[in-house]
Amino acid sequence: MNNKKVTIKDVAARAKVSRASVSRVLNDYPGVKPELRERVNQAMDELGFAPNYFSQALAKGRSQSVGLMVRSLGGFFFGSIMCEVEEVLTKAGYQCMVTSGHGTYESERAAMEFMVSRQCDAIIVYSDCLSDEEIIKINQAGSPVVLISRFIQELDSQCIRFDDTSGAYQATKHLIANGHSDIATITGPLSNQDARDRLTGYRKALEEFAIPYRPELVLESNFQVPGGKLATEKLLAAKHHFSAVFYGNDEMAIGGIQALNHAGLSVPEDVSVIGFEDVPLNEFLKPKMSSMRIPVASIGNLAAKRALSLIAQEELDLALEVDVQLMERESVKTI
Amino acid sequence: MNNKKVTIKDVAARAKVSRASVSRVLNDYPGVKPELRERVNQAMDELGFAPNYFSQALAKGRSQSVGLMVRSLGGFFFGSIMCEVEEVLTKAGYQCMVTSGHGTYESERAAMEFMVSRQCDAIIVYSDCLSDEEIIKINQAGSPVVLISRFIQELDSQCIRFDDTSGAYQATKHLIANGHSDIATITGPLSNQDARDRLTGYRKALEEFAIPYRPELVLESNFQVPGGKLATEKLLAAKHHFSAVFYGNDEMAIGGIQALNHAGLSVPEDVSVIGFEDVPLNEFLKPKMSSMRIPVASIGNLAAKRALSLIAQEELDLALEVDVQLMERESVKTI
DNA sequence: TTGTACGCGTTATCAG
DNA sequence: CTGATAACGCGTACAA
Repeated sequence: MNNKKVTIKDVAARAKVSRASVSRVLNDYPGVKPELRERVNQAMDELGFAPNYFSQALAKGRSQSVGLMVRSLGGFFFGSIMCEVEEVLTKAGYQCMVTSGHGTYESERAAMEFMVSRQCDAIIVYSDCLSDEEIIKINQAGSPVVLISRFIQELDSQCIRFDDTSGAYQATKHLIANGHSDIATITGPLSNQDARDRLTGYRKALEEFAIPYRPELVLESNFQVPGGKLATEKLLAAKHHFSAVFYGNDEMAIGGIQALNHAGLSVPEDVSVIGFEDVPLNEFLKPKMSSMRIPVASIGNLAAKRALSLIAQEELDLALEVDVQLMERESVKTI
Repeated sequence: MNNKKVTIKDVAARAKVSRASVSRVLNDYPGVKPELRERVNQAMDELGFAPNYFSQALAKGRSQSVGLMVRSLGGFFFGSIMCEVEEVLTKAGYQCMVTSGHGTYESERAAMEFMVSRQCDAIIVYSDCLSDEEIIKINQAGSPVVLISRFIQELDSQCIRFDDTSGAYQATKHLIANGHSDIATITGPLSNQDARDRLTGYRKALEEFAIPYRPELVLESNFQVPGGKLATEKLLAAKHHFSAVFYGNDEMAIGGIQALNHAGLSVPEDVSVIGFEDVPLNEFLKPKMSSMRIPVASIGNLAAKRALSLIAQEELDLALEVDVQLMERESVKTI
């Protein structure tokens, strides 16, 4: 194949100007004679010229791209965030490079190194494992970082927050308000910050209403449907009484409901269930599942906007905290 | 911040060798004296040197990364593919750069240009809108392309295929085998190839069993839950009789079931439903939904492996076609 | 307004 | 086995 990459030099020759001039029209510099500009443009078209990205990046030290690290490339939560981030970024002329941290330290570290090495003009991060220091260091090293669902004092204005703890607290309180006191909870992997926070919120609510915390009613799972099912089966097998369960996310709740049904228990008649995150599907389940809504789209939107403002080095006057909200539906019964 | 990026030059000075030698140990070239190698490595460590990615890419014309274009960053189908592709790629020392084609021509074109400009060593593509010619051209221009769910004769060995048409045919046939003949279908956007193929399969089955094709029983929707609901409501409003509906994917089927229920119809007693793709959730719905399973993980796996083999320029002796499989559950009733 | 010449950080070629 | 030095393709002070 005729793989003679056409370069700025070829264009210059064709248009009978210097390479510098070509570069100028390429980056539309102010003072260039229209006539010359026209000639160069024409030459570009005729030769089918496209600037070499690496050369550009190397020469000016910016990549016109922002990185996005999520925990997983699959699933509703991160899927929604990716969609939103990608949309506003592309609209702004930036490209979005997505990587997965897999929730492990090595992976997160590698992903960050990757994005830094590509000189992402900014990096949006959902990190479970990286230390504050590491993140701060990266931020200072030239790639401004936007944190999702994590707060670091020094990076105050670069953190998009929503309160897992408070959300879990509200969820549990909702259960309590409906007369429940034997409340179980299935958490995500406690190595994840969000899972821990949600557990904390659960405990806080219990505490506030003077309900003793019973470790036998809390099981750790993995934020996924089959995991939720398994954990619920274990819970059932243990034969401790409970009238409600708060699931660390909706996926697990869905699995849990199935396990409950299998055991001949129906929701919400026999046991009440509340989830977390509020996947769109909740509306379509039977019974419709109550959950805490995390405004994922807003989060993605804010994160991307903040990244952009960081690049432009302008202040952004936006509230960086979003609220989680109780969505009452049919899976919680008053007793 | 002390942003003096340390370069190969600094390392060379520190180790008292030439830049060329540093480069050699960096790319572990065969003939380098261990003693010198050691000295350079030490200098690198002391200086905290990390090679500049753009320089490397510029100099050697390869980027050590492969691109992946999907239709959407969200949703189960593409989420699973992304996960799988990313996993095998990272394991092989490649980085994966994900972009979204949004199912529109402009977007797909831009995404491809992006990946080409980054000199992806290979590109994995799920494309709805690009023409065969465009794809072939990109493939020849130096970035080998792997197609997912699309067949182009000239790129025969680079197409990971599964048969949408045959899958839809099987699904419809399954309905027919269960005694149904008034079968509606809700399709995805017919601008998408897969949606069209699934419709074709539906028609083929009808034809085979001499059931007349009734346009009033086919509605176009958008592959999403609310869309499926809406379309089903329209179908209901039209008052044509049907005893079963084949949904172009599970998401729409889930929305559809809700609409059915709202209208006082229960599944499968009053109307049978079958979906497509087989999201893991199907197991957990009530009733458990029958569907055609597309082995998404295998697809991602194959695509990535093929991309790798293309880069290495070695033949890959793998079957590039995967089967979709009927998962019979509870949403189809024999009448 | 336009051209010259050098720098960006690496790799590749070719002597030595 | 190692060291100069020329690419790689583009941006940009500086000069004209």
